[in-house]
Amino acid sequence: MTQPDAGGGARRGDTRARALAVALRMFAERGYANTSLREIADRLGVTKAALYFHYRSKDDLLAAILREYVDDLGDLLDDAAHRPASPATCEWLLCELAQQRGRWGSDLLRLIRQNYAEISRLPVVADMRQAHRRLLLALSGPGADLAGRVRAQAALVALEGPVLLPGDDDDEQATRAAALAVALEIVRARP
Amino acid sequence: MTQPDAGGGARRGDTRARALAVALRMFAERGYANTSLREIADRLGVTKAALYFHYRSKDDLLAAILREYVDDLGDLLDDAAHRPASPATCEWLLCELAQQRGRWGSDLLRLIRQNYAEISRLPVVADMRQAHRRLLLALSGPGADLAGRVRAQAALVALEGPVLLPGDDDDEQATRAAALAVALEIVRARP
DNA sequence: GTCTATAGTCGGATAGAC
DNA sequence: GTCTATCCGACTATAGAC
Repeated sequence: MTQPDAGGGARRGDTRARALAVALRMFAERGYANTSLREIADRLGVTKAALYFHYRSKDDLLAAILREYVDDLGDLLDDAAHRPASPATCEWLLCELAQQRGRWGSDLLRLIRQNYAEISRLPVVADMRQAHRRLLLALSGPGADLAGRVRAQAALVALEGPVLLPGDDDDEQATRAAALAVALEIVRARP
Repeated sequence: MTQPDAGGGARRGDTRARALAVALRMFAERGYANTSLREIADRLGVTKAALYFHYRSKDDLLAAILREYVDDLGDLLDDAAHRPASPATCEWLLCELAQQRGRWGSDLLRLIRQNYAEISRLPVVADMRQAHRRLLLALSGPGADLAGRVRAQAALVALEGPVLLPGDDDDEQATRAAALAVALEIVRARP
């Protein structure tokens, strides 16, 4: 479990990409501030100095992870913008979002939630906030009132809530499906 | 803003209690790992060593904050246990919870969310998890299936979601009320 | 209860060889 | 691209005077 090259096959030459995956997991599990670059390097099977060749600083490593996230989410939002602003598009967006988050896994969401104090000091946080605003706008519609915006926000957190606080022994796929069903319910109940 | 005795009146003799309030705010705003005891002591107008007289360690200070939370939540859950297990009780519990969280303020919820990696290493986390299980059980009913448990979880996060991610310029009272309305909707939609 | 002073540790980051 | 070696700062926690 603590051996170098955990879970992978290829070595050498892909340190930069592997570092992203390892850091994502460790930041999510142990927290950004509690994860030292030495620990990440150890799990990668390299030294700290090698890490610094690929990333200018620890913050830079975290920012690179978040860049991938905002870019992926941005693509989805662009797709949504090309569709008519309708309840159907809203529901389609929720479904796509659920799928995308299934692909990302829970680590990324936990990373964001549990390290927001550190993230909020990075420049990339501006893009994250904008993506979040676009998401809420697409879910609640253009001229939504407070109740509508709260409803959209509730649908969003309902989607990720069960994933972040895993209910012990439940099947993850089934849990995600149930969460999506509740999220759809919330936006459908909109007057 | 950085002066000693911020926001208070009395000094000397209430350092222990004031430390709790100051630490809560700073841990929530800057993160547990990024807040040093020197900074907390500075804002209190005392030295680090004085803090160590009242609390054995930094972890002990964090644990003391969380103890207050779990005790308060436990009292509410005890009240709920004395009522019949019915939809009405479930809705009553949600309303009480919303009120209680209004009293606590958003700092405590943000503290828990943003520092869960550190909290999960504390002994008090066992009580927090148990309180959470009791809460979900009270909201979803005794023999609830997966969909029911996910629905209860969604109602919970819907209640706190808008508070944690403040929507810029909205009135906080109105936002809380709207969140409670959505949470009630979610549990009412239960078949 | 609060202070000064310090021990002891660890982390991020850099220099320069290979 | 990766290494060894090292610097420097910041932190928790303690000792002991007042």
